[in-house]
Amino acid sequence: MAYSSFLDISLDLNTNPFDRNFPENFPKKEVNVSTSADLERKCLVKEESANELREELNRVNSENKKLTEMLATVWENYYALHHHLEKLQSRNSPEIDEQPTKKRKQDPDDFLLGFPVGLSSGKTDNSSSNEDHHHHHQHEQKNQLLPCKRPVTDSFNKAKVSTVYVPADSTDTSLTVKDGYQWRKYGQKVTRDNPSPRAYFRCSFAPSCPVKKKVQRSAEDPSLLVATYEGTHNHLGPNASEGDATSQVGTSTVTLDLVHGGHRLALEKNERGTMQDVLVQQMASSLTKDSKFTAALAAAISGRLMEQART
DNA sequence: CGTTTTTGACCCGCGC
DNA sequence: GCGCGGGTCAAAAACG
Repeated sequence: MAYSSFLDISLDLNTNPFDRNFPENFPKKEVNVSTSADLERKCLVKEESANELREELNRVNSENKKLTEMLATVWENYYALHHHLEKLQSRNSPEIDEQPTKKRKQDPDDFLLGFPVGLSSGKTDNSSSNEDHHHHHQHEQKNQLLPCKRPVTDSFNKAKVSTVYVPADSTDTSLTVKDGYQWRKYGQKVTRDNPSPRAYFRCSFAPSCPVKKKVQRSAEDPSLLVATYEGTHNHLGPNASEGDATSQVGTSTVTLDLVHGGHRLALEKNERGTMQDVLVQQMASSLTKDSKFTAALAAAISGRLMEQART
């Protein structure tokens, strides 16, 4: 998908355009002293253009502020929704009976950092593992029972297993789910109630990283891949060159690539912090998936650009 | 030549 | 105890 990029706009949401890069925004022209009238005219022109630039800067500044507010609102909504979802999940979880069954030996090092729930949110179009078909539920339940003893019904820690649904070309037989991490396949099995095989992956950082994942095409909807993650990465995610639904810790760059009608817009925001960071990433990727939002944003920005080009 | 994938064998828990 | 099924191992093959 090599879209040519006609436009590349970086929107700095940490709005303060006056403190950096500012001098470069003004055209620094070498002014040769000539006649005083000439000089006066040049000064006037310069002042005019400076005023124009200042106006534009103010416009961009207020636009940045608006976008920031918008982002904050979206964040709030997202957070509320996320919170609600967690509540619902924790309310449902006691129904999943907690048998102390353990099929196989446990992972030697049991990292209980809690898997970012939202891994699902970024990658999928319908990512709610709750409202799922019966068949799946049974299947997953069986799978999810194996690694966790599930001592209490809390929703945030010890949630080692998460499921991700990824839309995939039904002709594509490679059971790969791009999530930014690197995996090594260690097995493949044909399972009973699903015509397509299940692939088993370990994080390439194994054995130091205990994370495993299983990928299998959904039995009901062959256009969906079901990825089941077990455990938590104990290392930084790789720079997510092939996916952006990772849970990276620390400084990160969230890149929203909005491809719309040949216009490619990049929105970058640097942020520090872990939970915030993850949330921002999740939000970014969900927004990216939202065609309405991307279309609206692209239209708004390109409209603004056209308007500015005209003036 | 080192790394990854493939694939049949093996292991283990579970139900009968 | 036995068979079934899911998960893992590991030798061989494939790959870069």
